[in-house]
Amino acid sequence: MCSNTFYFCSYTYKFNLQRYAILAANEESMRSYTIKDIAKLADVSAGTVDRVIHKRGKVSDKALQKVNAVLAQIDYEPNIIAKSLKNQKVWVIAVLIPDIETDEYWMQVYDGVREFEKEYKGFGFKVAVDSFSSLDAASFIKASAAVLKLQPDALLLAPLFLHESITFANELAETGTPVITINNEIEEVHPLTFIGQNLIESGRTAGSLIHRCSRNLQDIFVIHISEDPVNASHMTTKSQGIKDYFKDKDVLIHDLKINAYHQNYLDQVKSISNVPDTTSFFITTSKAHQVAVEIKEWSPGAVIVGYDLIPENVALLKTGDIDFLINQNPSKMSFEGLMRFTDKFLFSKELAPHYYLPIDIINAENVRSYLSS
Amino acid sequence: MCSNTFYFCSYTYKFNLQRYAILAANEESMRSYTIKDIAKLADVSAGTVDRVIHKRGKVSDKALQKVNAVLAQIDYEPNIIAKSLKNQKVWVIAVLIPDIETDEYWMQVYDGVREFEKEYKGFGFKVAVDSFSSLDAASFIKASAAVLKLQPDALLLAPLFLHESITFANELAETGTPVITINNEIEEVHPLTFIGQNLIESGRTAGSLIHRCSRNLQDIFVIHISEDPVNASHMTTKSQGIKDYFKDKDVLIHDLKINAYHQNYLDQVKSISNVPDTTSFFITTSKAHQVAVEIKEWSPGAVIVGYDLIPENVALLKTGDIDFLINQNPSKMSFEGLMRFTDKFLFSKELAPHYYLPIDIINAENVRSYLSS
DNA sequence: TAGCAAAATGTGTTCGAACACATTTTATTT
DNA sequence: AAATAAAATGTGTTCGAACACATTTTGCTA
Repeated sequence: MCSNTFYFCSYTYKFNLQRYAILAANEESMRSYTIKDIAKLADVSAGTVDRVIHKRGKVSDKALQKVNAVLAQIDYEPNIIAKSLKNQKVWVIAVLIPDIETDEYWMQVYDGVREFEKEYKGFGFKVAVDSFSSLDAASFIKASAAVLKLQPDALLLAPLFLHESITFANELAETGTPVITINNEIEEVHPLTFIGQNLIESGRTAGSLIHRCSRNLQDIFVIHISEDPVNASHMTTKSQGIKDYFKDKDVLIHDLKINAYHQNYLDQVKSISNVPDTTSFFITTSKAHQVAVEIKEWSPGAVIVGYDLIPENVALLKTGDIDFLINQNPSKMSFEGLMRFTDKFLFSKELAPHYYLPIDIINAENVRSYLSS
Repeated sequence: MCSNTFYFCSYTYKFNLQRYAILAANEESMRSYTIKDIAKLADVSAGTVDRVIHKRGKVSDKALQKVNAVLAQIDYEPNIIAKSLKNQKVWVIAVLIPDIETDEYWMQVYDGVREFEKEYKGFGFKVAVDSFSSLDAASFIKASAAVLKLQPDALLLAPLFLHESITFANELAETGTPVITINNEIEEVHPLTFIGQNLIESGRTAGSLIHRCSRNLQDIFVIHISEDPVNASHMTTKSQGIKDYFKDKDVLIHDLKINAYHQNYLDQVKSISNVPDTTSFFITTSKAHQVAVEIKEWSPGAVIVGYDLIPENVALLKTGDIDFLINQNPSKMSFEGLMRFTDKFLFSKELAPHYYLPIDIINAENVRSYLSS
C-alpha cells in the first residue's frame, strides 16, 4: 500500500521483526508499542512491564532481564494521550505579571497565557493569573503573598521589581515551587529557565538599524520612558547593547530617563529639542508613541526605534513617525514559558537555562504580517 | 483554597449551581463536564447524550429537549484526550516538497514536518514525505502519481511547477483529497488554505530596507537566481512587490534572470559589473550567497537583500557581504500547514483561505536570535 | 388487550497507562 | 514435608468518548 519512495518520519518505524510479528496483521501498522505488546514479547504480564518501566521493584531478575531485553530493542514511548487521561493530575500554575487590564503589552502576554490554557487544559494544566501594578512594589509584595498562599505547582513570573523578586524567589525556593521567569532576566532569581529576548542583542539590533538608516549620525539619545526607573534593569541592558554596538564608532550616546506618568514628561523631552538633525533616538520601552511625533517635528531626519507592537506604536509606524519597532513577542513569551512546564511535568525533559526569543525588526511594510498571526 | 484575586482563565468556570452540585465534593474542581455529568443533569443515559451530541437520531423529543437544555447552560467541550485515545483513527498526510536532501531551505521545511509528526503522532497523524527535483518537472509528475497511489487523507503541497500542480490538484479533487499549499500561492490549485508569506508584502519590505539604507539610490537590480525560471511565480511576485514599493519614487528597477546551475552564471552577473555605487540588489531566492561577494567588490556601497537563513547566507550576513535576509520561516510553514489539518480533522474548525507568515527582517545583529529557536 | 414491530434508551466494551488488589510462586522455618 | 511468610506476578478497574449491542418502552394492529 505504501510506496517505498516515501519517507516515514517516525523513528519507531525502524524495521523490526518482532514488532512486525505482532502488528503485521494490521495493515495500517501505525500504532506504537503498548505495554501489552511489550508484555507479550517478554512473555510476562503487563503489570510486570509496568513495574520495570517505573522502577517500582517487586520484579525477579529473570523477568527484569526479559523486559529490559525487549525495551532495548524497541523504541518504547508511552502514549501521552492515555497517560494524561489516566493521570487526571491537575497542575496549578500561577502566573504573576503586571497590569493586565491597562497595559497593552502585558495584555498580549496574557493572550499567550489564555492560548496555553485553552490548548493544555485537557492535559491537566490549570492557570491562575494574578497581576500587580508596575508602579507599586507594595502591590507586587501583596500579589506574591497571594501566590504563596495558593501553593501552586509552578510559577511563571515577570520579575519587574528587582529586590522584591529576589526575596520572593527565596520564599518560593523554600516551598520547592519551581519558577520560570519571563521578560526580565535576573540571575539572582535562579529560575528553571528564562524566556525572553537577549536584551544586549536587542539593543545592538536597534543600534544597527539606526546606524544603517541615519544620515550623518553624530548623537543618539537612549530614552527610558517608564513608571519606575529604579527597577528598570531591562532598559539599562538595552542601553548597554546599543553602546556596545557603537563602541568603536564615532557616535555619542546619551541616556535620558523620563517618568511617563509625570504631567510634564514632554518638557523633559523638550529639553533635548534643540538637538540637530544628526541625532537619532532609541526608546527602550513601549512608550515611543508618547514622544515620536514631537521628535519628528524637531528633527525630521531622526531615526526613531522603539519597542512593541501596541496599537499606538503601530499607528505611528504607518505614518512614518516611528521608523522601526522591535517586537518582543509578548504572547509567545508567556506561551513558551508555560510550555516549558509541560516539558517538565509531562515529559520530564531537561530545560535549558534560557530560551531567547527572536528579535523581530518591524517597519511599516512588514508590520501587517506580524499582526494577523 | 484559591484566593479570589486570581483570574482563572478557563471559561468553563463561570459559576454554575448545577455544576457545583455535581463537582463540589472535589476540591480541585478542575474537571470539565463529561458526558456522564450531562447525562446525570439531564436525567438520561450517557448513550442518549452521545446521540444528541452527534446527531445520530433515535432520541425522543422529550429527551432531546432535556439534553439540549443542559447543553445550553453549560459549556461542554469534549475531552480531546479521551477522544483521541478512543478513535485510534489514523490520518495519513502526504507531504510533497522539493529536494529535501540537497536544498537547505527545503530541509528546514522538512524539519517542521518532523517536529509535527513527533508532536501529533499520538493524535493519530502519520506523515509520508515524498520529494521531487526542483529542476525536473517530470520528477514532480512521478511523485504526484505516487501520492495518488498512496491515497492519503490529505496532502501538504509545495506547488513549484505551475501547470503540473494545477493538473495534479484536479486529480486530487476527483478523489476528494484535501490539499493545503505552502510556499507558492497558486490560486488555481484551490487549496483548503495557503501557508506562506504574502510575497507582495515581502517584496515591499525588501524595497523599504533598500530605500532606507542606500545612499543616493538610483537603480535596483532584482536578480532571480534559480534552476527553472519558467515556473518561478514566487520570484516574479516578489519583484512585483518591490516595484510596487518604488512606484512613486525616482528609482529604476531592472529584472535579471540567472540560471544557477549554468557554469557561467557568474558571467551573467558580471554583465552588470559596471554599475555605479548608486545601485542596490534584491536577490529573490536563497542563492544570494552565490553573488554577494562579487557584487560588494564592484560596488561596496550597494545594499544587498536576499532570502532565507541557510548557512551560506548567514555567513555572508556576518561578514557584511549581505545586508539583510528575509526569513521565510520554512519550518514554521510546514508545521503550521500540517497544524491546519489537525484543526480540520480533530476540531472540525473552519480554515481561513490563507495564513500569511511573518516577514522576518534579519541582519547581522539579530540573526543569532533566529537560529537558536 | 394481547401481540409485535419499531423506536427509544441503557449497558458494556474499547483505546493505553497506572495502580490497587488478588493470586500464584518461591523461600524460609518448624 | 507441612506451614507460613515473603516475594513475584497477574488481573481488574479507572479515566472520557464512542459506538455496538442489549434491553426497555412506545405505538400500532388484529
